[in-house]
Amino acid sequence: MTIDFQKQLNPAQWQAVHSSQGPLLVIAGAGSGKTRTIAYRLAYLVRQGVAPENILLLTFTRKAAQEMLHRAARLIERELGGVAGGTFHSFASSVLRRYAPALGYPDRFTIMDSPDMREVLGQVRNDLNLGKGDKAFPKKATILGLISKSRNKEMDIAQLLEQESPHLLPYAGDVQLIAEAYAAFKPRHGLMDYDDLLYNLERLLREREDLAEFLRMRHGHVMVDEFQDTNRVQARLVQLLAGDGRGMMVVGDDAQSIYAFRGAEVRNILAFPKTYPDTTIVRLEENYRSAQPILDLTNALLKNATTRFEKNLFSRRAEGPKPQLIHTISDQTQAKAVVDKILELSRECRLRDIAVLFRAGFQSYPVEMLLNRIGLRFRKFGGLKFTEAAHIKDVLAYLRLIANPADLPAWQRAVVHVKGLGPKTCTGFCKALLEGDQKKVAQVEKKFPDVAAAFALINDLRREKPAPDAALERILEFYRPLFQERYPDDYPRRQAGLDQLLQIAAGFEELDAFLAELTLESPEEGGEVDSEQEDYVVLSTVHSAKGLEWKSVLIIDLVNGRFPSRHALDKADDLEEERRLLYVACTRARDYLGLFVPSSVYNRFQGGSEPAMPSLFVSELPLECYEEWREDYLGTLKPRDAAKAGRPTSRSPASKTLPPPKPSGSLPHPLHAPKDPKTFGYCRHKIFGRGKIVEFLPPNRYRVNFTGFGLKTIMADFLTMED
DNA sequence: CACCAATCCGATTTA
DNA sequence: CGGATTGGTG
Repeated sequence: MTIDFQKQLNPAQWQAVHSSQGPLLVIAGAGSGKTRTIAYRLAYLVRQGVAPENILLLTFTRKAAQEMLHRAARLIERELGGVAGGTFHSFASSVLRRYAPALGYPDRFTIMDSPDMREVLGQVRNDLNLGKGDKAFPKKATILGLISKSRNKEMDIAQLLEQESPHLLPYAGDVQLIAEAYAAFKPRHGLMDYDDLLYNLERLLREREDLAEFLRMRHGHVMVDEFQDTNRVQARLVQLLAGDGRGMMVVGDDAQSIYAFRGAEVRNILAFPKTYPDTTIVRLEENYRSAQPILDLTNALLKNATTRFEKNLFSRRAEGPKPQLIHTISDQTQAKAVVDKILELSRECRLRDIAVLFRAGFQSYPVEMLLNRIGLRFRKFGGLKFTEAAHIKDVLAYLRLIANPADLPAWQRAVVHVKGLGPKTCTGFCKALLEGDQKKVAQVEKKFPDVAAAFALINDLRREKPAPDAALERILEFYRPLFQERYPDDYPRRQAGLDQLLQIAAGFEELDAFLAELTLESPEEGGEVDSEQEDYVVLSTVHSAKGLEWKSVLIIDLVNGRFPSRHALDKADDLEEERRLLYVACTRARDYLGLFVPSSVYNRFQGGSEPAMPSLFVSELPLECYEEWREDYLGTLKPRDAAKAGRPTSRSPASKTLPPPKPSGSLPHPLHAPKDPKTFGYCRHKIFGRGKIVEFLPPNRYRVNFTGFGLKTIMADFLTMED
């Protein structure tokens, strides 16, 4: 049997599968058969007599874990239900559920999603009376982002602001106060946010050595996928769970690190051999996915990275078509070109072999509209979440209150439809409940009979402890009249969502597990019903496309400000992450890669449309990497030279403002801080072009006035001197 | 004071 | 399409 395994794998993969002496680090390049290797290792371990219960498989999404387990099960013709698998967060949630009181929490806790977190943050900000009437005061989402990032990077708020958003420095004190109040609020109300799951698990494992030891015994084999995207606390958790590292395997690819924005540390993977000196390193570099021309392009993309990766993927696959670079006049005509391309490609394959990828959720709207118009089915990943739809949140709020009556955001949700009752009264009610102030509770109940009814139902259900689906049925009964009143025109459509929710609930025995699962791994709208037969084009953000692959991949909006995102334009590290993001996007393609560059994009200022420059990542690519097409003013695509001959390209704003061709790679002269302001001269920026330096901002930033872009503050290592 | 409706602005990426 | 903010009403 062992022989079979070896035969079906290449030597590196085989080593990754059977090596079991000590810590194992697998550097798995894009498309190098990583999923397959992990699946084989799972199968191999079980064949060697390891009990599935002894394996812990930590992945980035539940789907990834399931895929690996499914493949492994097929290999050895045996179910692997006993393997503990899932995301760090879901694993943490399942351990913490049993030990919440040890952490100073009520015996049950609720996991908040982003809207809940916003709600709570708004609450504490109001309590502190901060930010009222100050337009520049950071928004809730911004503050939450800062809190999370400061925790994940384990850095002061002030320090973080100094490094990343100096313009918010004046608010450092206020943000710090809010962060503290927010942190104190959560345990009081039995709430955890995503970060709490990780930090509380770490705290628990450190405080309860017996539990840590138990988990180490139980999970003798710890496997971690996408290790390059773990942050510091995750790395420490792995360390706590894996002990001396025997039986541990971590898998990742430094070139595919795309979660620095939430505190991921590539260092975790780079320094792994130092942390565990007896590490065996295996490199999977042979690519089984993409045709060579696609790899040529992705290799070129990485060649221009400032921190070089030792990556040179090679493919055994036969030659395929060159990637296409397609210039369109606007993002509107881009949508048309994309749909035309989908139709052309779909003559040869199923729709689900085709994916359209983009940087941010909203960028696919024009394509979605066109697809709807011509009646082509599609499915969008990484956009709005199923559980974030208003009606779903409504009913979930009641369920949450059964588990945790102190859940303030759930109360807010449950009573918004009660006339005359707003957030203030609700907060008061919740507080009264929490403090056991019966008088106040009765008072509110008397004034608002609807609240009394809801509360009675919740109390009944808490006493009766029905299964999740039964509880949901009761709640739906109660909710139905409100529901039909609230969504008079489209409640049939929303009903389908509620039915789907019931279906999911039926798969759970415990309410807490059901709720945790929904917040941690929200299902896709439409459900998984007969998804095998259904055919649809996939639309996805690049982040959500991680780990997946398609025969054909179309990437849209490859212009500066969109991809790379405008938020990354003046931060060197962020820009590098955008580059890796594009690398991830391109390496999803097996046979065909289409890169779409609109010459203008919609922008609500500037009266609709705004000229756009091709993404610097694309401009840097050697010409021989791709085949270039350009849309003419009649809307037809022509090979580039023909288009040029037909009409002068000067009409295209893109070609006019492009920075002059420059050898790719490192910047010629690093800019040094001039001692005398008078020596300020001109400089050049990769994206904004030439500009006049007007001010030096110690320690390492400049104010620069760029033609056409105005004043910008830029990091010094991002500029080159001009004579 | 607390709630509600209208309005305007503005859009990363995720567990 | 959402949210935050604002001004009007009970």
